[in-house]
Amino acid sequence: MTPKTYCTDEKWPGRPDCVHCAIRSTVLFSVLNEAELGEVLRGIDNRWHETGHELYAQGAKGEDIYTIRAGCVKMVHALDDGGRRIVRLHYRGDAIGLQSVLGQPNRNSAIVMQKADICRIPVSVIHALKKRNPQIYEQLMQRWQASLDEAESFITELGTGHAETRLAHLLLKLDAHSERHCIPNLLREDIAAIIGVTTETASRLMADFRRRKFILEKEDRGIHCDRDALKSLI
Amino acid sequence: MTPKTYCTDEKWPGRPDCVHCAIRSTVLFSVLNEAELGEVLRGIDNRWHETGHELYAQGAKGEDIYTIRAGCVKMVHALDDGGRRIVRLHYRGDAIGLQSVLGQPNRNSAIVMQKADICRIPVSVIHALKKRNPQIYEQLMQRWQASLDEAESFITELGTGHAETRLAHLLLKLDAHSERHCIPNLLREDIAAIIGVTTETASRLMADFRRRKFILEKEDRGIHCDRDALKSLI
DNA sequence: CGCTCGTTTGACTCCTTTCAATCCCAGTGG
DNA sequence: CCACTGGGATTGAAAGGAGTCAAACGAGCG
Repeated sequence: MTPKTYCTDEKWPGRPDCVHCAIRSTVLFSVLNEAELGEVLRGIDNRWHETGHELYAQGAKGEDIYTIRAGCVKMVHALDDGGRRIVRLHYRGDAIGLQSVLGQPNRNSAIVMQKADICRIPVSVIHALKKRNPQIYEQLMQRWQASLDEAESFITELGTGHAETRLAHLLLKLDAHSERHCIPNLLREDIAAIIGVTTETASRLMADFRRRKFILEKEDRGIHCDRDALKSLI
Repeated sequence: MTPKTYCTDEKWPGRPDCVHCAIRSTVLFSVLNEAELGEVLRGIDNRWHETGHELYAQGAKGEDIYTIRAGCVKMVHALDDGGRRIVRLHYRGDAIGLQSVLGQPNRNSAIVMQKADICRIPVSVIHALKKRNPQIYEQLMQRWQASLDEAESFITELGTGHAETRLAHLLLKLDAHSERHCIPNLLREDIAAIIGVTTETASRLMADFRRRKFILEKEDRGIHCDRDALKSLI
């Protein structure tokens, strides 16, 4: 096995995606000595995860936070009646699992929705860093606020109005976070859990959007949106 | 005018309600000297506000955060189409306006829903404190997570299922946060903006709940809930 | 090829909205 | 003291959107 390189190392292959990382700037300006720095970075794990992979489960207590370098993660909340709602989506640059920093159990399960490149950072690393580098708090607060904004947009944009309008909002949101304006072809069940309708309604709407040419399904299972058409529905 | 007393002062009349304050424990263990402490506390303002009072407006940049000592505050989001949704409710012990700490504009308007006792704390005080007392960050993160939990419960409990179920959830939530199990008699328009239905539907449901004796309206404009009956609807 | 799993579609039901009218109560002014 | 008035609450009737239940369809896979 080749010697492991870390995100602060120039030679690390994934370096360019570190730009949005919650702890990177902190680590860069670290006052830690070399031994401490190595100890911190050793705990960090970076890898790709396939669609469907569960990063953590609702109800459990997490020991890590996660930074998303690419891809998309859904926050799924299981309901008492057996149903489920997706309460947030997270994309490149977001940090999830922050409740673990406070020692609180996970309110939702975090599941990869689109193949994702993710850094796992032990909470102990955060605690170690914050003693010497209080600026990590600023990063954490930014991420907390971003999660709050996303959750609120799920209420105002994806939880309000007719089903058709909500779906248009969802597609535009995904498009805005996508690269090359190619969004993943979601499961109808996920769409339903996001905009709060039944799977059948989600399917009907998507089929309808396709017929009206608001969306174009590509060979590679991606979707291209007619943004202007979708905006006209809102 | 009698000399102003502060929340750290034993003689301050509102002292008992400080227990949940975001900055109180921080100030108590302050490493600030007396002059600095006085400077910090001078900026803090505490007073009662009537129902309908707007603490801050959507779109504006705030200079303060607010700690709720009693009462209830609604976070109102105005929609493009002229409608409005209430995305969160905040009660005793909550801190709101945290986005101002990050210099971000308000995503919502904060409006008093039930006569409330509120401390206004300038962001400059937070910035001054955090240099010397990093433990204030822990308090802020706790409050951010609490806001996130509340927003998510609006999606999962108040934004999912039939209107009747949602209203039951809302009443139970208000009841849990109320003292002596007496909740305020909300405007039908507010109920509608919370559970995402029309004002008429909210009115119909409330009238129906009253007839079925799930709620009892008291002389003093308060409401008493039959919690078991409401729980059976969920 | 037969299976499974997800998608699509149909028919019917039911809940919620829409548009309107009426009611109720508190505050106002004659 | 009582009619007047305005804002919120209530109620009705009709229309429409989403849910429910069920069946057919299609792609991927052992």
